[in-house]
Amino acid sequence: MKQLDRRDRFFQESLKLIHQKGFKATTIRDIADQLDFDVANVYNYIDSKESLLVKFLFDISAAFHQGLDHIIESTYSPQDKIRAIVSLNIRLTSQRPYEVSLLVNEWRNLAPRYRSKFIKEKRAYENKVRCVIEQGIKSGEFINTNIEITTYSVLASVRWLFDWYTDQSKKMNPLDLEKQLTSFILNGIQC
Amino acid sequence: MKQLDRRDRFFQESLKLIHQKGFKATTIRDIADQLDFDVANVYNYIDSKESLLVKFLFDISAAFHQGLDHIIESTYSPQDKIRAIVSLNIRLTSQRPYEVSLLVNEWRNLAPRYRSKFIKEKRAYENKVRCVIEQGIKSGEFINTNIEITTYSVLASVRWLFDWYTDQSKKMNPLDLEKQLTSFILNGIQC
DNA sequence: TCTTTATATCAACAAATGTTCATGTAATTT
DNA sequence: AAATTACATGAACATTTGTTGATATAAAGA
Repeated sequence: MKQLDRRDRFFQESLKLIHQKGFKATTIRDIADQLDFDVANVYNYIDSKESLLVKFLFDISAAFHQGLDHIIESTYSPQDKIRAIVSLNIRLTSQRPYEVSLLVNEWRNLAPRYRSKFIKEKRAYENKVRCVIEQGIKSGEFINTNIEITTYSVLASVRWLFDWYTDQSKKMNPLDLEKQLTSFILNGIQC
Repeated sequence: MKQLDRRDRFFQESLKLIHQKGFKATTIRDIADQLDFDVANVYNYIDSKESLLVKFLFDISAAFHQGLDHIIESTYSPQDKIRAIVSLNIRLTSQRPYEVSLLVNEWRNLAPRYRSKFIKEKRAYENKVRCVIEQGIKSGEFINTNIEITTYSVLASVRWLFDWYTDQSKKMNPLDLEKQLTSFILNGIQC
């Protein structure tokens, strides 16, 4: 029991450190210091520094894919799918803000092998969102504009959330947040 | 004359390398190799590795501030100011895509001294944009919602542009791009 | 032409960094 | 109680990395 606590704490603190300092700038010694134990002990929890990043990134990436797949397979209208995508992003980001932060900022630091794998997952995610938008255009719900720009815009509209949730000072009812973000994406800021 | 070519080439290639590999992952030896000269020669152009990042970041940051200040001091309506902000972002990002990439991705790698200075500039920029949105709400042009969320959303809507412009495969008429992005921010994707 | 400036090289250093080995102790499981 | 697993430590390693000093050549300006 206490072991699991130790283990959990190790990954939690490592994650927070990597979020704060960046993956490259976080050394094994930083992690050991933070947990107040010896450098070598770190390697009782992980095989290598990179495996830490790999674990965090592909875990959270899978969570996003899983959530998005449920939405896509649903019978929701494109409009409601967008709503659901916003909701998914808010939920995952509020629950696991530091991992989402790595997802946005640290994937560039993966070694080539994992990096290309990650980029494929990233592209796949973007393509799934693109499909939702295409559906909406075909059904006449969404404006008929350049799909790529629209996809980038929609994705960007939720990508900053980790900034909101890793900054303690900002709290807000998740449902209100969802309502406003969805409103922004669907209707913009103009009256 | 040839000296200036050399110098320009040094900064250009350094910038591209830092964009590609990230600042921490780019070593002085990487830069020297890329330019096909000795490691020590790098220090004929710069004082330290960090000064490279500092130069790039604060230069491009100043360009954004200068552009934004002109917009704010103008007599444009809030709506047209948003238009102009989109236009500014497209212009600067298309002209200096790699520097904008660093602006988004690499400022975290500044040493504390410069990092806090940079964050102040970043916050100042965000506040200026927030003011434009507040004006729009007061004048009744923009929806009366949570200003912070709206500001983040608007900023996010143009932040991905560097991704578009550092990927050669994507070309588009800047005026069309501006029109569509402005349309997204003002009216969203819904019909 | 002479002097200064820009560009280039070689060698070397001190510090930082990821990782391993051998070994020990505490906790869990059987 | 014994055996296995989890957690911990100290010392050491081979590389990598930013930086410097001494020095040489080519170009530009006086």
